[in-house]
Amino acid sequence: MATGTVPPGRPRDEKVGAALKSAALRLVRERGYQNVPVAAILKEAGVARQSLYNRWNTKADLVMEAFFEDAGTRVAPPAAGQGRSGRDELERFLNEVFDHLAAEDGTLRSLIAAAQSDPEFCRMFRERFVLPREALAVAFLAEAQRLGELPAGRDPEIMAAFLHGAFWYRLLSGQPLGPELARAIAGGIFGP
Amino acid sequence: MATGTVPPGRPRDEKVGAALKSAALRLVRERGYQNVPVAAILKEAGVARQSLYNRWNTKADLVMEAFFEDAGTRVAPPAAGQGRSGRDELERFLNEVFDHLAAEDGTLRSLIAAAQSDPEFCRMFRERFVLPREALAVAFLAEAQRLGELPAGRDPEIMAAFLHGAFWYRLLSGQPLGPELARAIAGGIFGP
DNA sequence: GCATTTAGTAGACCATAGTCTATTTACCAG
DNA sequence: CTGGTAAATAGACTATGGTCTACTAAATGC
Repeated sequence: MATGTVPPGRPRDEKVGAALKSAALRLVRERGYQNVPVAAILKEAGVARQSLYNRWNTKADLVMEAFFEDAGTRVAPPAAGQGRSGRDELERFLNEVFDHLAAEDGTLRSLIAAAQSDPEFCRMFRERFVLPREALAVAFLAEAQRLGELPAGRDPEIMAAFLHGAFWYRLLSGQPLGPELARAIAGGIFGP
Repeated sequence: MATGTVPPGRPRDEKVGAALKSAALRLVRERGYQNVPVAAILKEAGVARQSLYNRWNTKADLVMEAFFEDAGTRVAPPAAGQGRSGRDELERFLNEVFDHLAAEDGTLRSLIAAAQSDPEFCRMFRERFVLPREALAVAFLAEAQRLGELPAGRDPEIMAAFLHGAFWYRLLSGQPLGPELARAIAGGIFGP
């Protein structure tokens, strides 16, 4: 199997990549994506420039990996039929997501921006961030439909796009994400 | 009135700004936002660097103004109660918008990206692009509601956010905008 | 030990957005 | 005509993302 094969040459030092990710994450959280030059990450990680570009193509690539690796599962996904109504469950979920995004303060916006000028980055962003979250939402909506909380005629896929789109739209056009929006979205999906 | 007062000093040459906007628009359409250095715009316009930064703060500012000034009214806004059903009218409108965006090939994406790192630009983008379009959609949905095509309980504001959000979301996560999406969105808003 | 291969380091280098300085030009008030 | 003010031009300068080159270090196979 592939695990037995060892590539020739000096092996990568795992600590180098780890130091880069951790430095990037810390600095970006402290100062914001735009205010962290690559040089600062390198200095903080104590690593040479080339070591970054051996592993990632751009600063945005590095930050995305650091960000998503860390983000792991900070927010409990919505689950239908757990005592709460689907509507309330969706509202809870959105409020948690909004809190999380507020704490990241612009990191996600920066990454979405970076994705607009780099197709490969955009693809990765979609695979690692967009699609998993969309799948969760679709599953939740389909389950709510099965439980009769949502009219059967609705298309869960497009409802999921409405859901995510509505808050991306607010986020990217510089509007605050707050409880009112969570309530409005939940109401718009499940009916008032 | 204020029109009588003339500011001191040499007056701005209207041709300079016009040349910049027209050069920016043409080059960005030809080559894409990322592939047009500021120097190229300056050379094409036959104008000095400072003349650009006298008028706009960034390249994105200039391109946005050129873009929106030109975009004017390329797409007929949706109008309820004109023979077509609200659903069909919305689908038509979305298809026109998507065609227009396809022709611009990434300009809007670039501008949204630029807005993420510049609050002032973001504000202007919101005022000059987002809000007018949102207002049109809200008016259309409210009218459809008045005509009984849309249940009275729905909130036109959040429906408009769903509508725009859904295609921003697709656009920014690198998915194609096509007739299927227009149909799905129209179906999601008006019911299948 | 020696050759080969790839990782890591150091630092020069390039392209580009945006700032700053010096000089000239166009308009107004007196 | 002169002085003041701001626009236009030319071009140096800075900051930064990303590339390239030269050298050193750590692994493998002989």
